[in-house]
Amino acid sequence: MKKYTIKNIAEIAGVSKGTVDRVIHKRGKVSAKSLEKVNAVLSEIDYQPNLLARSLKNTKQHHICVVLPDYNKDPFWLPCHKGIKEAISEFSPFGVFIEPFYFDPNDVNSFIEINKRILKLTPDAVLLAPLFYKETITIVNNYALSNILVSKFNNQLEIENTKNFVGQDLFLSGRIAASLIKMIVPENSTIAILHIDEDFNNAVHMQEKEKGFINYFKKMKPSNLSILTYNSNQKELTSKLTAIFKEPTNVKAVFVTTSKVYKVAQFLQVNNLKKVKLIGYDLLDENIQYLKDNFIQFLIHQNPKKQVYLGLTYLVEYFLFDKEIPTKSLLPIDIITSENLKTYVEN
Amino acid sequence: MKKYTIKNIAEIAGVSKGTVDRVIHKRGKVSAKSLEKVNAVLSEIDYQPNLLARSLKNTKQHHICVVLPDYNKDPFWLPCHKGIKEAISEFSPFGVFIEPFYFDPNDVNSFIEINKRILKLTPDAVLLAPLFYKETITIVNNYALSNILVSKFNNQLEIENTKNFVGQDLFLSGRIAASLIKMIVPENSTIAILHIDEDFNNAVHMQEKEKGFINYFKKMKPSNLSILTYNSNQKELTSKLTAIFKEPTNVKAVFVTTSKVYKVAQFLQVNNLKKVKLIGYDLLDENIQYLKDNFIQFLIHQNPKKQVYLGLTYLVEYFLFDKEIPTKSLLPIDIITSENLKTYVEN
DNA sequence: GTTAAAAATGTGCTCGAGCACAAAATTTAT
DNA sequence: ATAAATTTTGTGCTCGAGCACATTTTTAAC
Repeated sequence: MKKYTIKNIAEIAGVSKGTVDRVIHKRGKVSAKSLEKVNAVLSEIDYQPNLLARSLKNTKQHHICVVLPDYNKDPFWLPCHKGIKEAISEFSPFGVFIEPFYFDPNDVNSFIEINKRILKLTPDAVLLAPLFYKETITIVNNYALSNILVSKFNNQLEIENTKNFVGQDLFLSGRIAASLIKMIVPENSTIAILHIDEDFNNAVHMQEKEKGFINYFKKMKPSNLSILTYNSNQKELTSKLTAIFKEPTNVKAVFVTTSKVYKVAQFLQVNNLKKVKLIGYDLLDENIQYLKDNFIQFLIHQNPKKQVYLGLTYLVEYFLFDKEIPTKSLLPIDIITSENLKTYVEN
Repeated sequence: MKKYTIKNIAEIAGVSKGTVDRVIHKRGKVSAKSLEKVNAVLSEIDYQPNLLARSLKNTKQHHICVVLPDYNKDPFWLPCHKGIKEAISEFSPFGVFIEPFYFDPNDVNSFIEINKRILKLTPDAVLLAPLFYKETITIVNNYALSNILVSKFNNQLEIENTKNFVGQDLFLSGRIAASLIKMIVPENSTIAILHIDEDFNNAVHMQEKEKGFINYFKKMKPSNLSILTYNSNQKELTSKLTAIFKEPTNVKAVFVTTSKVYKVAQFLQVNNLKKVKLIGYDLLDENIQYLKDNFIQFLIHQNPKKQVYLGLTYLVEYFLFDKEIPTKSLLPIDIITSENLKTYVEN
């Protein structure tokens, strides 16, 4: 499997490498005779340009900005921070400069401000977690005007002028939660869906999951399970939970639509409700502990770290090697139990 | 975040790029004065050599051979074939030539023969699925003598002179199977472990899984479940299964230690044993169908495709960019149900 | 102080693709 | 037929690291 270079091809075809180059890139200015000679050689061999040489030539620094919530405000984003750090050390030897920007998830203005700042930096691309729908539209359009590429991760908002999305199918993830609960809960049970919304940005997220969850049971023929939906903010959570479990409805399982599931686990522990099954999202340290202690049965892994890392990889390979960026890239929805947990957590 | 080149550093330090090069690579032949000047600059800035330029220089073709069982003999290996094809088109533009070799898993000699052939080709590295322990030792030593790098995947045999291993923790995977069965089976049930061994090569594999499975229940305090272990080859499987389910032991769940779980699923379907829970390995087409039809509750995903692909990636990045190869790389053990299945299967 | 040997330093080429510009060949106009 | 315009073809430089070899400087020897 010999590797051919442009020079090789030029020699075989009996022309100069400039001509070969023009044929390959369809730049024209080639006589019919030369065109034929070169094409004859090209059809014989399988020419693949050396990508190292190609991108060495176009050796300008590429600048990519990542916009995501501050992990001090919401620990869900901590793995992303790690993923970004890994991407930085991975790609900087290739002349790619990745710069993270953190905004306050409770403050739309910080999101707007940071994007304004980035716009002035005119990077080559921006990868963002679009928490705020309306604001993102304006911002993305501004980026487009400046010819800045935009990719999204985590939140799948349908926004024009964006190149791709990396995340998960939330509806399906709700269905998966439902199917798991179905497996471990006795018949005729009552199941609670619980939205713990801190900042109301996740509203769309949580709704999709709820829809999927309910859809699963609807599609089943005679469902003898009843489902109740509750909303609570973090402050009144304890009283809300107390109310839920005092009701005669006899709730046997709770599906928490966010990573805040550990708060419910804590309540179960304090109130010694060991028989209640619990399922929620993400491998936060707190969640992991309750999973190990069996207060949580399943965690659904949204893999935020892989989301950013993959999003960045797409952009880098696009800039360096002209690879196509997929418009949508849905990650596997991993089911985590206390047993397979350690195969997903670093070290 | 400016990118510095050797030339930049040379200018700042007031020496030539040759001297900077000698300092960086500790090639000596540098005066104390120059050394100091260059080191002063290097400690100020964060120099990262441009990996594209570096590997362009060392632009020899790298040759990697992959040795694995023929997927016509055992469909388990089909995804590996796909992974190899992907790796080929991914890495060939970087001057890496990946060549697959398939042996007959039922024929030790074909394994030996193919490795002999490869030895004569003197590739730079070999990635192999070491099905046969004794034979692999000899072969690996021969490769070592010829300075050929050896990596393994799928089968974790402790063999000297090999660079790394990509696969899964089989003991843990057995435990995971056990924990899942525990969740969905009534108390006081009997559970069967079933080894369907076709060619006896997987013996170590299957034993590790059984150990893990049993270990899980041992570690639990008063286990009121009984576990029975059965062996069967494929021919006598039907009669064996008939015997198992005729026994008064009342088997409520079966753990199949290989990808042959669909054979048991088929038996359950034919004999209308819908209540028996079934768990096994791998996303073969047959298994997928029975998973969807609810004759299989869980499949554990060994991700053979990712195993080869990752193994190849390590080798390629080692050759091209001098990256270190991890000695052991254990992949996540994915739990697959009929619901999250589609997020793991292509398209 | 002169010469030889040794050490230090600098220069210039390579890798392959890509592209600007120079050179050569062909066509058109007169 | 000759000059000019146009098309085609070829040459040579760039990117950054790495290394062989040439050149310069320093040290040692007498």
